[in-house]
Amino acid sequence: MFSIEDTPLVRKLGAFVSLSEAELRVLETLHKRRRRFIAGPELVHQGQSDQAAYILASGWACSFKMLKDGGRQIVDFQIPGDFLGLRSVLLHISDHGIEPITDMEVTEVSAADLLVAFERHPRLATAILWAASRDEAMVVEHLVDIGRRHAAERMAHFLLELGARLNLVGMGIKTGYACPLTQTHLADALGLTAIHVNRILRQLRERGLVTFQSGIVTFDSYNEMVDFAEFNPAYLNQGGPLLR
Amino acid sequence: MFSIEDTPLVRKLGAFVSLSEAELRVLETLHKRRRRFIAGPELVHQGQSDQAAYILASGWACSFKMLKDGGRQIVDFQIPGDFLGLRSVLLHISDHGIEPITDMEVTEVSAADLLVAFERHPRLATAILWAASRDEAMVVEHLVDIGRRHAAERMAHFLLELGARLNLVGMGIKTGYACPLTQTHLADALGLTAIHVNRILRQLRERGLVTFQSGIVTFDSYNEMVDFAEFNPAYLNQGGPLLR
DNA sequence: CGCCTAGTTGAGGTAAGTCAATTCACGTGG
DNA sequence: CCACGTGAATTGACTTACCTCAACTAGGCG
Repeated sequence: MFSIEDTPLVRKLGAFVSLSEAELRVLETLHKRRRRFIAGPELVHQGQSDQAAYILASGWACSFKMLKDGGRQIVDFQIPGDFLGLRSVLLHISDHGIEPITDMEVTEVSAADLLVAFERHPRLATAILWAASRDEAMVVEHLVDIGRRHAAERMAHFLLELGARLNLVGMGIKTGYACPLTQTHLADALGLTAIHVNRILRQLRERGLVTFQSGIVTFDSYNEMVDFAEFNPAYLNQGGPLLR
Repeated sequence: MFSIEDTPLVRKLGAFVSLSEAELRVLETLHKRRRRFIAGPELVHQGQSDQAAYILASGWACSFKMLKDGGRQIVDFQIPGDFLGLRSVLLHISDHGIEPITDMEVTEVSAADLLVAFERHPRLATAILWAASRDEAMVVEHLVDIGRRHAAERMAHFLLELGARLNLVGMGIKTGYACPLTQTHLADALGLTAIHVNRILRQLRERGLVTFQSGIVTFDSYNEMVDFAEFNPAYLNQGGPLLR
């Protein structure tokens, strides 16, 4: 497969559909503005609907929901190549917030452009549908994590999934990866408290499974981890393009 | 909006996109076979990939994931008009099981036909993308439920969401609805044990919020329920078609 | 009648939460 | 250079929401 450009979006959609020259050119025009955000303050506020989605070019982000009592549930983390706020744009509701975890760079994709592109190039719609389905599969796996796994398995599964995703975009190796998340991020994602996250991480480290210290995740015993967490990455990567 | 037929699929997609005559005709041809399943034994086994998705015409089903230790996480429930196994078909993986909760009737939609329809009628792809996004929004809300709400709020939120969904397809009224789920179903969906579900239901009943007995859910105090569960149905229904 | 499944209730255990104190890393300004 | 402040990580003591085990009831159906 050859590509006239190698943007995160092209790489992502190319995994699902073999893109033609014409389709690649359309994708090129979709990348309107390039924007930067600094870590920390939230980018999109809950309830505020937005007319554009983003594709993450560099950095990490997370999308979350807040509750009245101050609790926060992180729905998922975005790494380079992932969509930000696609669902919000499609459904015209932004019912979640987005936080840049690190400084990050995004390219903006307007909702209107996307819909026009769909009309002219149906395969792009199919590709996006696939990408959205993969995202949903991750949320589903996340749901199983929180609903039916104990804290340690939950953490192990989460760290493995993140590693596998980073691998797919060339940001990790089998033995570990750099990870800018705080224990509070982990807690809000896994439905735990930061304190308990700390204890669980120590437990996993002492068991010789995985070490997460000073921003580095190291798999001390990858195979045992996979076994312990019942991790099956089938939902993350399908071999080649599903549509030729 | 007029329709040459009023199937669950047409009703569902019509909520997102105003369908043309030509598009309606294509949808008609998509409904291949009509099949029936009886309650109980599971329909699609975990790991077994299938070449067709279904649209539920009547009855209830649920999709779930099993864990090695025998635990089960129900991901969502399907009521008439909902897709069954769409994600599996798109991603060519069936990583979850499906259980008919009641006897049910479905219409089959083959993966190949769907992809062809997308090529010829891009708006259909857009419509399905929207429907899939709505499903994802429900899973996200489910995630928040399990991750950050206590058992009672979780249950209240779940019963309200289900009520709102049934309302949309004309199967419930504001004061309650018929519900064939067992306490075990509720437990597996909400990440609890059946025993605890029982206690929580009693608690909600004694607080005068909601009564779930012998297959009937009755909202004893709808507004207080909504407040108690922080229920906001914005993600379920968007006013009219998003694409004209 | 007897069996089976779903629901109900009690007693006691445990995973995870809460509250509180301490340490550590890192910037920033005096 | 050092004092200081701030946010993250760490650890301990105690509480609690939910689980486990176990017994019992109620309804449906051959």
